[in-house]
Amino acid sequence: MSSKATIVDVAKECGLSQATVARVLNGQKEIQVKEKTRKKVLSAAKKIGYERNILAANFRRQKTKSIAISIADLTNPFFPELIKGIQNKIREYGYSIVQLNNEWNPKIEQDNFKYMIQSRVAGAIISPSHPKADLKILERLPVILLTNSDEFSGYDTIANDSKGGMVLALERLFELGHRNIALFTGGSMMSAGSSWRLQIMKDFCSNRNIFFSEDLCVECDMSVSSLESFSQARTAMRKFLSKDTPATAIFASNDILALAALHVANEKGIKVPDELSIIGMDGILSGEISYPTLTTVEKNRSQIGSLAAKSLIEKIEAPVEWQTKKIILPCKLIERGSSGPVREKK
Amino acid sequence: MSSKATIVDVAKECGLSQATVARVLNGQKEIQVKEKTRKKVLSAAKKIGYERNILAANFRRQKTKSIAISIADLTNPFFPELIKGIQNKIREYGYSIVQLNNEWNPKIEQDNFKYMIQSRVAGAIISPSHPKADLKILERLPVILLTNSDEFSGYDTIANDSKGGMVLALERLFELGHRNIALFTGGSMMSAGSSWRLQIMKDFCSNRNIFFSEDLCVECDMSVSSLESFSQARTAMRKFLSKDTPATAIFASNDILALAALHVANEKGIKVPDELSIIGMDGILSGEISYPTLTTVEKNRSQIGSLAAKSLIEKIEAPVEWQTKKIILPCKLIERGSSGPVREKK
DNA sequence: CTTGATTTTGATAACGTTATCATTTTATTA
DNA sequence: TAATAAAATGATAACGTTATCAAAATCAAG
Repeated sequence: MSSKATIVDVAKECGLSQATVARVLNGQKEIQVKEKTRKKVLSAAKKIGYERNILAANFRRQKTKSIAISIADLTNPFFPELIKGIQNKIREYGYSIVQLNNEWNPKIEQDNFKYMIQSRVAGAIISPSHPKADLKILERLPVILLTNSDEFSGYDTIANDSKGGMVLALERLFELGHRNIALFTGGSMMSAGSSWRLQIMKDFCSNRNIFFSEDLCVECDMSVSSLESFSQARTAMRKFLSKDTPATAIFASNDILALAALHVANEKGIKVPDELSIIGMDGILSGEISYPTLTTVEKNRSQIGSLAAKSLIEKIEAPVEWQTKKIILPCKLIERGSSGPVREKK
Repeated sequence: MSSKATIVDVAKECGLSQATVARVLNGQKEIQVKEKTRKKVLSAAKKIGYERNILAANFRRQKTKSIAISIADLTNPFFPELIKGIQNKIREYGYSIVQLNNEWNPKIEQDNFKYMIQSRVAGAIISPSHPKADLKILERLPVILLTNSDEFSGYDTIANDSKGGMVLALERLFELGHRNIALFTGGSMMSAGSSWRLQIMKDFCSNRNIFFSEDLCVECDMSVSSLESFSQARTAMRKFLSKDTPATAIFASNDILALAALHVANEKGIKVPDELSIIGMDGILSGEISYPTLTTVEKNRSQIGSLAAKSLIEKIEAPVEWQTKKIILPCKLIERGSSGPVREKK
């Protein structure tokens, strides 16, 4: 017998029409059906063990209740929490997640886009693997992008205010008395280089009339695995220290960089935060359990996920006259053990 | 017009029957169709922009090319890499992933199981949220479990050899001269308590005639978020140290515990590994970037994922006379900065 | 060239639901 | 109570593919 009981069988069982049965069992709202018949149907369904055939429903409707998530690399600590946020939100609405990774490979990413279309997902949340990602195949699909790049002008996007977050960190360091702040940037593939960070730094320093030079800048490639980035950043930090820097603080554009700097500092016996303050950005777990714990500019990934999911579902369920939205969420400075007031270097 | 071109339209376009067109466009193997007609069909399809309707195909076949992954919490550092391993393997076979989390909630887990059945996923890889997880609804579905618990006797399972891995760590510590080894265990929901770890410890110590007492044991609950576990473990470690322990080494049953111990040691000025060696288990990123870096018994999650996916696909595609398999993968000891030869405490 | 075997193509019936419209029943009002 | 409106139910046609079987075309061998 297996799970073959269909809506028609239920209809036969309870002597009602298949239409009514369908209304009771799979109907959108609980409209238009008498309580008595509803009960009749329900008990008949239970009796013969009816299980809804989602495949048939999807086919008939020509749409699914799935949303696709397209990202480069799930092992990037940024994503799991984000996906968790999405997951928890869409559960409320009865959607499920199709998880698509592309390992930074544009060909795979493109295949994934095609698959989204063919499998009629209801919508997609996409973190483009590079700024020129080709999204035109998705034109009819409701999509939310996780980026603040300017490259995607016609699209709904949601991302944290990295610029504002960076200023938050710099201001705090200034407050703490730091007047020589180094800038560690990770050239993420998403941003067109990290020139805007340099610009913010320059502006910040000139506004407050404090010293800054390119010698206080370190740049690392982040479009590889977290571990590899960490290792590269460590080398960069060693080189930076060997120049006998005047810096009393480091702002790093992500936590992996910051943790690498912290690691080398520990290694060299440089006391953090007494001799050197370090602030990172992102708010990953490793920064919460490092020694000392890492002060960071947190991006609330769970919230981004949740908001992205909410926007997407709104867009899916009311696609007419949808207004393109660009959501930018503020970052939050989380002060932990790696930052403190400046002290004279001995 | 949109993507409405169907197989019938293609048939009309090229003057062949819909059956032949189907054979060319969606046929399993490239059997039974003349090269000339194949080309005719292909060009006609291209001309009118035919896109396969996967929903219709799934419906007709009453099955999908999706596999479900059911886990408790994606933010547990154990899973992303595992899923990556699955992902990379199944891509070869044209399957995609439906990601289902249950947040340790058995009710949600059960709903997810139901969804798997209703949506006719081809199979599932499941990390049961607790040892008594009710899997009977899945009886007809090809399933691989990620566990080494004895509770799931009739099922295919795959997991690391945690017991062997633990012995590996203990032996190494013994080799390094440690004779007072503490045991930090995380009572994971998956194992029926952590009594087996205690047993191994006792056996190990009595075999080598070294000291052991329950005072050298610390137990923490791990069925919460990583961060919360970390915090609890830190408290436990402080309490442990306050007893002025004779331990020169700690073996922790997972990296979060080990990192918590390491963190407190750093805090108290206990030199690791000179005064205290710490070995963890799992091989998470945080342990690779901690200070010092964490010696650990690595579970190769990517490999588990890959193997689980491979087994599952074999099972899906040849379900007849399938032999239940229990795969146990060896762990690997990765020596990093947190372990070293014993030295006299001053 | 015939016959029979084999390959290639065609006609058509599902698959189980949802959506549309028609019909019946029930409720409301004069 | 009749007339009308509203609510509840019924009958039935899709949706686009795959699978089955029948028919036609091609090939092989005598």
